[in-house]
Amino acid sequence: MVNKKKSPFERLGTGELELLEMLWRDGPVNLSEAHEALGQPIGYTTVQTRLNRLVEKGVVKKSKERPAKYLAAITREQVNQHDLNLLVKRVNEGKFLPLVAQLVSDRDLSRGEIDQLKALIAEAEAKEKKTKKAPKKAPKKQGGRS
Amino acid sequence: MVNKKKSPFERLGTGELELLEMLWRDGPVNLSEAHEALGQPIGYTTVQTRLNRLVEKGVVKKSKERPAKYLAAITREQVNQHDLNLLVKRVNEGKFLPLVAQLVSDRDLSRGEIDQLKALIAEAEAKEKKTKKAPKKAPKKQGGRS
DNA sequence: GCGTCTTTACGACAAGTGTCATAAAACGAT
DNA sequence: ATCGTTTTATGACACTTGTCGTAAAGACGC
Repeated sequence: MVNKKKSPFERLGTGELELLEMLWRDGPVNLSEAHEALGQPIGYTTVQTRLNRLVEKGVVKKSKERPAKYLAAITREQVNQHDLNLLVKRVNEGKFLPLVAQLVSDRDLSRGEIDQLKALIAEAEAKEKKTKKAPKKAPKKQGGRS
Repeated sequence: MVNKKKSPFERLGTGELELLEMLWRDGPVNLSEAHEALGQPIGYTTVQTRLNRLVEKGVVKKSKERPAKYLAAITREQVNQHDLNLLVKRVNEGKFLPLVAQLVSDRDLSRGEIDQLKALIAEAEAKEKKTKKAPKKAPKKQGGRS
């Protein structure tokens, strides 16, 4: 493998994400609740095994109480940020514009979304102005824009 | 497995993406070229096996010529779009704003990037206006913000 | 045709993941 | 304490993926 276990979560598969999703959504749950929450076409012990393996992996915590409760040990934000960055890295040498472009061209934005987007840009713009010659620790690559 | 996929790519792992990356980058290549291109301390037949499995999966094509050439059967864009949509779906009930927010807040945008972003928004805005059904007389503005 | 180098085809093995069945443990009611 | 239910612990099996080793097939120089 090219991948060495470096970060706590590395790259979770869709199945694992499915469980994490459930935990984020339904908070700390015991096994039967988890089983319920996942809908039915899946065995009880299957959920048990998968959840336990996630615990071994460190992305899920299991309490010591009697009916043990499982809860996510990592946040949705961490995972999203992780995956997002991987994606950005993959796309165009780290350029994220193409990614955003695809994102917006791929769906019809509503008035509200457009407004929020504008707000986002305005914010970034403000920061850019302020940062224009401030010392940043992350040395940017020259060669500029995408 | 949860995946009863019959679709072309479904969800490629990092290792598979690594090969695809190579194919996209170095065009149609034969096995030895592929092995070269991957540089890494990886066995020749390992590349062979992995590539062939990708062929069986349908994401890579193999020509019939003598030294067979391998070439990607799916585009980088398709994969990106696929992954991106999965990500969006996962994030916030399919809302993509939070995702973009994270994206922009996560890095310092350059002047150029901000401008391009604005262009993107303007485009989306134009589309939104055009797509609007306008059931009654053209409303200057529809109510307040959201 | 022969020997040699390259290209392919196959088969193997380990780790990771999804799916369960069984069985042992702990609990609660009687 | 005993029975029935719930919770846990284990062990299994199949499939995927990364990693190779062997060896048959082709191609090439002489």
